[in-house]
Amino acid sequence: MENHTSDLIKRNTPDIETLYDLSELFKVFGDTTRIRIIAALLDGEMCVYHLAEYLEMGQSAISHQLRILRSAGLVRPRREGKTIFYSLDDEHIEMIYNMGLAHIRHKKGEA
Amino acid sequence: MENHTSDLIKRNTPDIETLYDLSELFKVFGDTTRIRIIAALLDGEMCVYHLAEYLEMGQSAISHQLRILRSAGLVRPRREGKTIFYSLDDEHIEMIYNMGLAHIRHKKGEA
DNA sequence: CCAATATATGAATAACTGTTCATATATTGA
DNA sequence: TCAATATATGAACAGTTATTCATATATTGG
Repeated sequence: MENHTSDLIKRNTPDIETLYDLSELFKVFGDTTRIRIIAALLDGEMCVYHLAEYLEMGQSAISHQLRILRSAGLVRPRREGKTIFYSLDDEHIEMIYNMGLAHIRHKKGEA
Repeated sequence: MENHTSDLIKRNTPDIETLYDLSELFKVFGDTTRIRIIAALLDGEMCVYHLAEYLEMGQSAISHQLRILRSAGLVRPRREGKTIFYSLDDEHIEMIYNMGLAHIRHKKGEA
């Protein structure tokens, strides 16, 4: 037992730090509330109050999750008077989301 | 405050149960050990012992994480004598992985 | 400036998660 | 069948996380 892999093709595996960042990114997607927020924002920007209403959750819970999404750079706030509208930060997010969705639909299809 | 979103385009948002499944999927990607296992398996199948050695972690910890990956359908075992080789289950996994990687590299690039 | 509204934040708590340790199961060779 | 090897599993523990509650901050209209 000397080789870890077939030694034919060697991909350059990201360093451990990058993989850590990657897991941190997916962690943000890995929560029901946050993924529901992301799904809601795919339709366009929404304010905190309406997100809370739409998801039938407390305003505080939504704010806390928005902060996590904001820190991760997935979501961006826009202030308009007292109201703050949140929107998705870039198109990558939708692609990751759709990729995940495709996977579970694929799995469900073959089950 | 009556409308949650601009009412121009309406995407059909997945039901809450699907979004739950989606978050569960991303949760599996959202752990350093598991993403490192996935990254390792992108190069081809590997046995538990070598994964543990490669990641410099205990065999038990790897086995536990492999069980989670297996339950999620991301990884598939193949027995060969005493040894069990694991490999990625399908190509979707690599796509999700690459999408995430592209995102953090994009973010790092603009930072 | 004051009251009302919208959002953010800190502390507390309950639930969950990942690792370790010990042990069980499974396979092979002798 | 027995010892050795490879992997899996259960319990326990420490660390993390999401929600709730109370309260703070920020903005606007009067």
